[in-house]
Amino acid sequence: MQIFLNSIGALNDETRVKLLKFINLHGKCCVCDLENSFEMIQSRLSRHLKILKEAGFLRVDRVGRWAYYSIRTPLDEFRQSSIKEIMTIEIELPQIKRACNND
Amino acid sequence: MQIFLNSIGALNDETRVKLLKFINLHGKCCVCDLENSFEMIQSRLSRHLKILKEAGFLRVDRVGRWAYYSIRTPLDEFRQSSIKEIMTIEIELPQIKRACNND
DNA sequence: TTAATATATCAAGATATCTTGATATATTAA
DNA sequence: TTAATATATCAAGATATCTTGATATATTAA
Repeated sequence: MQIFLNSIGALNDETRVKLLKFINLHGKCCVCDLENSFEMIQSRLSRHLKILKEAGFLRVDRVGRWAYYSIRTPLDEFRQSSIKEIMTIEIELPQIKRACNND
Repeated sequence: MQIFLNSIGALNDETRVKLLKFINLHGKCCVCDLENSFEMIQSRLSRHLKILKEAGFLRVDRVGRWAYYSIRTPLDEFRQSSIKEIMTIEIELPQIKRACNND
């Protein structure tokens, strides 16, 4: 039950839904890419990414001082269908701005 | 987006997840059935049922002074998969106590 | 070493959601 | 009509979640 509520809770926020869709669309992003694309303060971003990670939607790969977030695979059926649903919703996403000259 | 968040928000509560599973398991229930089964104060129940209804998971049929809540059909794919997921979760549900001598 | 950069964490105020108890409304039985 | 019953709604306090700004930590470049 707590695992389910944790996943649901992670989806229960507009910012996180946008982040999930954005990362699913563009693939691996580092925090500063997201910071620039969304024009969002870094502590806020970090918090939401952590929530999505701990809910099992995202993974992090650390390379040097960068943290790259991407969709975790494999995803169980429910998380998959959640992301599928999110991809079909009309959401205004920002243009991607790869900020760190690093990829 | 708001529709999605509304659905997600409705699922983001232990009481409502239990109610959904219970109603899906036992079919149509009136509020006093749920009140007795869950030993839950009526205003609280009423509130949660309303939230589930407005999020598209439940329907109400009024008969006399009773309100019968049941799973809405047809459900779109995401709501279906949510309920399917809920049915697989381990949740302690109360025994059903049909309270109103009415069915 | 020291400084700069990327990211994480924490405290505090703002906002949303939950629970309870009181009350309103609608329906039916007397 | 009046009373009883089933349900809905509302106000107020309790709790959870969000945002921001400040600070901590880790890594790399100088």
